[in-house]
Amino acid sequence: MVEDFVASFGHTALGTRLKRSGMAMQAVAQKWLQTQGCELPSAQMPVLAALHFHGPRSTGELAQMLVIAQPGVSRLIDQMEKGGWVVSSVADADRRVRRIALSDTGEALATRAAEALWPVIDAAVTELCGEFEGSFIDQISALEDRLASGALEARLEEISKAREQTS
Amino acid sequence: MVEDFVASFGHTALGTRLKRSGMAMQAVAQKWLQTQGCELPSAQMPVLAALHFHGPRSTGELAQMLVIAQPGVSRLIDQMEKGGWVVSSVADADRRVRRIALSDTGEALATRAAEALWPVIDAAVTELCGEFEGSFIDQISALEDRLASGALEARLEEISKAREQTS
DNA sequence: CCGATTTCCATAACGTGATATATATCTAGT
DNA sequence: ACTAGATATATATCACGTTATGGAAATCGG
Repeated sequence: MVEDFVASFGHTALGTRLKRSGMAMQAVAQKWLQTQGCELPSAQMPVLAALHFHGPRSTGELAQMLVIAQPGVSRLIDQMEKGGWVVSSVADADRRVRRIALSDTGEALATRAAEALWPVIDAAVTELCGEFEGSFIDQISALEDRLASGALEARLEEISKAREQTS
Repeated sequence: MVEDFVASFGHTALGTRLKRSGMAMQAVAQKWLQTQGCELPSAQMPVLAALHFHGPRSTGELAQMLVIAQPGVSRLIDQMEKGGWVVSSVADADRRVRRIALSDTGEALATRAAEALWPVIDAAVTELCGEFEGSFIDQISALEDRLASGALEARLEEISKAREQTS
């Protein structure tokens, strides 16, 4: 029996593999955070960190910073507000915008995480990747840049056209 | 304004970044496939490929091959059967197992994809990653292995313990 | 041979990403 | 000042992964 067909499928399924590995890492990190008494759902962690390091932000700004779609941020903020981690208010200048800030509870958790939790995750993941040739992080960054610039679409188009002509 | 806070967060958010990049790649691939007249949802593509290259399989075998949970396979097969891409039947030897095979339509699509679509994606993604130092695919494979073996949990535990003692 | 256990699959509930559309508000042009 | 368009957010719905749970079928032990 083939143990992992997707992995045997060359570069074609690389997207699936990246997604899968990313989810696995998140799951492990979240489980460990729970053992450390951190009950925040993993999806809300980036919001906590962003607000901690950069101060209050609007929904749209958070969406841009976290590179997730705006409705997702909207839902996250609702959940976090119910959980008591953030408080939101209508902005003075523009009543369409919602200004989101950490609550005292949220700030306390973020401070603790920044001191004692995130550094541990960072160190563990660094070790996990550290022995690879080159810098794995740099490669991911490069991949992100290329994807964002539409390089994959362009290559698909090129290669597709080239093959049509030879056939 | 910070453009991508997650990417600035070092290794802590690597899982999020991998997941995000993987999803982006899948989205690009799927969009291109659609322009080529391939309407199969991207999630169903690995099933199609697995059945094409390895022949009929059971639900459980597919889950193992594709490294997704069994209920996910169950739902995928239902969708693909409704779409006419696969046919399923009760196995002769064991009436609990469901034997899933490609339909004629499914086999035709798979054959065409194997000849004209997947190779293009493979080439495009290879080019996208080709210039990196080392082999990106090998690094992903190594990461997958380490994750599967519980290496991340172990490192978190270690580092966490070490930090407790020094504090 | 019968009852307990194991195996395979389906269903349900949930988490978290996406898109599409509606609503509220602001801004600019006449 | 009024209206048209742009912008910020909320809501609804879908896609696709997970875990938990239960039923049907096979297998194992006395």
